[in-house]
Amino acid sequence: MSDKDLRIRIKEVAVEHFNNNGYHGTTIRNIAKDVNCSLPMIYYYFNNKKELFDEIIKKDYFDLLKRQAAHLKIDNIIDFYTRFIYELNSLSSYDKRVYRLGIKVYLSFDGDDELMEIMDKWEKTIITRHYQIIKPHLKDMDNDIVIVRTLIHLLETLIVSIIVKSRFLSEEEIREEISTVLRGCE
Amino acid sequence: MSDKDLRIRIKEVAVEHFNNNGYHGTTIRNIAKDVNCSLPMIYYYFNNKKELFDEIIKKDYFDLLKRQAAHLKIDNIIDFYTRFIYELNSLSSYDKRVYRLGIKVYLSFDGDDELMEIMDKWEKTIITRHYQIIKPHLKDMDNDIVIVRTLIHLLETLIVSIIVKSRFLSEEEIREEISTVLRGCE
DNA sequence: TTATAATATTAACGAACGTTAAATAAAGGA
DNA sequence: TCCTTTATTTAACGTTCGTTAATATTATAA
Repeated sequence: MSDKDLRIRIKEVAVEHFNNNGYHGTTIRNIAKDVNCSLPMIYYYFNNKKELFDEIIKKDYFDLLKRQAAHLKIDNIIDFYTRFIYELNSLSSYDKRVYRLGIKVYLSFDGDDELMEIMDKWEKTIITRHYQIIKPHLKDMDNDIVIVRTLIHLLETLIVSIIVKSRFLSEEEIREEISTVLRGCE
Repeated sequence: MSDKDLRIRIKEVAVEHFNNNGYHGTTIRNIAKDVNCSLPMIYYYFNNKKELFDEIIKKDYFDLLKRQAAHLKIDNIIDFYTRFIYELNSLSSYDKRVYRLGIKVYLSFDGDDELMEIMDKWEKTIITRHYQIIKPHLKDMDNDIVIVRTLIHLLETLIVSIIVKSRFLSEEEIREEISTVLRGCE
């Protein structure tokens, strides 16, 4: 019917609906209407509503996180985190929606227990990974653990600002806030 | 039927269901079942599902925010914010659920446009109020605006940790992180 | 060209939803 | 006591939901 693969278009519309109306507020009929296909076509490509939701989180969301974490090189630590956050601004609108939906599940505002458990596991790897990134760049302070924890907390809010609240953050204001926490470090 | 006012018990159960399952995932029947009353009793005390949801946000949530903001005295600025966050730990479970639901609406993960607009207005008063609290305690630094913004961002994440993720944060770790951002200030 | 597989649609199923009408029970003042 | 108000229930309404059966169309390969 269209040039774009129907399966992909279904997911694009689905992630928008799940974001705007939540899992229970999203109906297969409304997705089909916006995709401009008949209702059973959703069931042709996805077994049921839940598997459609799960594929977006389990596949697309975690793929996005891995992609995002992989492609950055570390030289200056402030530059590193500034770019890490700043580049969220220029994610595709599909990726932003997937990210937003993932955060929603992460905060257990949507999804089920199984998905939340997966999120918890990932969160733990994030913390240790960031710790290994930051630690060598800190002068041996006695409170380095606190600085790392504070930075991670700041990063979380910046991510929420861009992804969840759809705000644009300039490279400068990101750098300023990260520098405030890392003040005194290399 | 019970010693506690039925209307209050309905709201207690409702806020739990709205939190766990979202607005659309919550059903009047399930609320009635957990309250142990018949279904139409919900409609005896509340006009409809939406007004039940709205009362929790418009009344209980904003009452909670005002209560929380009003009762603290400012002496030392780090003490002030440490207590401000730490006392979230000891909110009643009902207040915590109301707070969580409010954050859900604030992040536009639930609720409707009208409620989000109310949230946006409140957010703006929060920022200027915090600015006035902090500013006199800052030595005249050229980057005081950045520090205030960074602190507010940190506070947001701490609130989310306690209220949304249901984590307990000790007074010490709260103070450490706030001090990290306010490092160098009185 | 024709058989087979992939893609799509129409129509309908039972279940669950929000909501309400009508009737009953309990409470409180006259 | 009786009457009026408040509190509560049973039963049902119309609608929408997720899902599927049955059928049609289109593409593909022999």
